[in-house]
Amino acid sequence: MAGDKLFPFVTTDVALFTLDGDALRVLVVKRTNEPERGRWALPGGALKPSLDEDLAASARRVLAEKVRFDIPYLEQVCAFSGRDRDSRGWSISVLFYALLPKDRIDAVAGHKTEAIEWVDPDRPGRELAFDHDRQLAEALAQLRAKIEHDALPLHLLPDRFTLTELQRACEAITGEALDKSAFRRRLKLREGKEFVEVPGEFAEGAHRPAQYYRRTRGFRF
Amino acid sequence: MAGDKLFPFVTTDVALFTLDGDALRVLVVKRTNEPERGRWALPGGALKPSLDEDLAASARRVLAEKVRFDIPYLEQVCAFSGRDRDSRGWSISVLFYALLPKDRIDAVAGHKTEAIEWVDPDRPGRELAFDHDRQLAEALAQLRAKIEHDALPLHLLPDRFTLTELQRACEAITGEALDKSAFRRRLKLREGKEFVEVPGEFAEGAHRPAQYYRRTRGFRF
DNA sequence: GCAATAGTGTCTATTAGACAATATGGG
DNA sequence: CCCATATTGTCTAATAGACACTATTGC
Repeated sequence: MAGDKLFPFVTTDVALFTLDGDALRVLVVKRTNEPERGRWALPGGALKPSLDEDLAASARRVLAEKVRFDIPYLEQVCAFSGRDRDSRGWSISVLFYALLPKDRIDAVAGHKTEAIEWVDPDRPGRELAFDHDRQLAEALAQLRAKIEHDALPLHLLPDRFTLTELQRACEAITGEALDKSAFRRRLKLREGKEFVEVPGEFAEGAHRPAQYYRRTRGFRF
Repeated sequence: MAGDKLFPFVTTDVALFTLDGDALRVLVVKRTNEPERGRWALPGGALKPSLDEDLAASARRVLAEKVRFDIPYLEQVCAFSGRDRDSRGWSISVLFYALLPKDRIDAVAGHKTEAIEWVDPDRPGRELAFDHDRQLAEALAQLRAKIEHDALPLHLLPDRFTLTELQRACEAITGEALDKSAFRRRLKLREGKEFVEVPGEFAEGAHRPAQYYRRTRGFRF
């Protein structure tokens, strides 16, 4: 058995966030294997040292089983550990969060044998397996902390987006309404560095067309 | 051998910070065991699932071998991992940082067979073993990021301290000079919550005595 | 014109930085 | 009194929030 005496059992789990319309959502999957079979959990899986370059690669590999899209953004949150969090014995789970552009939400699907669901990260609506409720809370807290200070949720948006879409994305993450004018004022400072106008391209719609923007190459949070 | 196929080799490392006078310092130890014997490194050691409740407990146990003082503050930074970072094979190191009050700096000593040193975390002055240069940089970055927004370095100070000492500690961490007036103005908002005046107690000295303060019970960063 | 959304301008209360002024000890 | 440090006050420029205003489309 795995987590007996000398070595702990190591897994990676991923909180994959996206936007469903204007609402922030996180992916949960129904477990098809023991332990905790049939319960909902964050996607995750055992580290395979023979396959994985490092923990981040392990998380990407696990995620690739669910998502047909090369996840652009993956960030480590922290490690959870202990004797009791997994019935298989002393274990470590290294948690990551990842961001999926809203127009790629369909790239996520379960296998025939497993169910997936996008849920409100503040109220998953079900008790998650293992310590995944805590994990989710921690991932969400870090995502929010990050956006406060140095980040923009550009990775949740399509390749072309309007400033209003960007504002909605920020509001979805923080859960608070933002003032349009103040928001745009702040954006002016970052414009050119992390994203730029796409000259002459505008969103179609029933009302005044909105200027399109795009991420710049080499953009980082 | 350890990190072969199925299970990685797991260690914890600790960046232990303190103040030497007004300067921020971090503990490095000379390794007495293979691999990398004789090189300087952050203190660390192998996880022992039979002894350790979780990773934080493991870090505390490792640290207790060097420090005769119950470390009040220990925080996880992140995990480092991969096939090549440790010659023993596929490994994970979970990094923590800890804060030692400046008046307890003498509680740290090596065994007869090992040397210790307090070094400037910005310029350790020697190349550290494994990936500990990167680890140290990351720990320092997180310490600085934390102090920016929600933290005060109260854990680096003795039980009683003056506001000037607190300011010096903040400056030591950020590396930047702070304005006295603005600093105290900000402190007024936190006073009572995280620390309080000790009425009638003043620092002795050649000049005007300074009011002593102390941490409040149950204070958290 | 009207509704709806995009985008800009303005006013004000708050804040942060710079720096001056005052207070209090030891010699 | 002088010096060094503690502590407080003041001035000002920058900022953030609230909200009003203008612009542009489809109908």
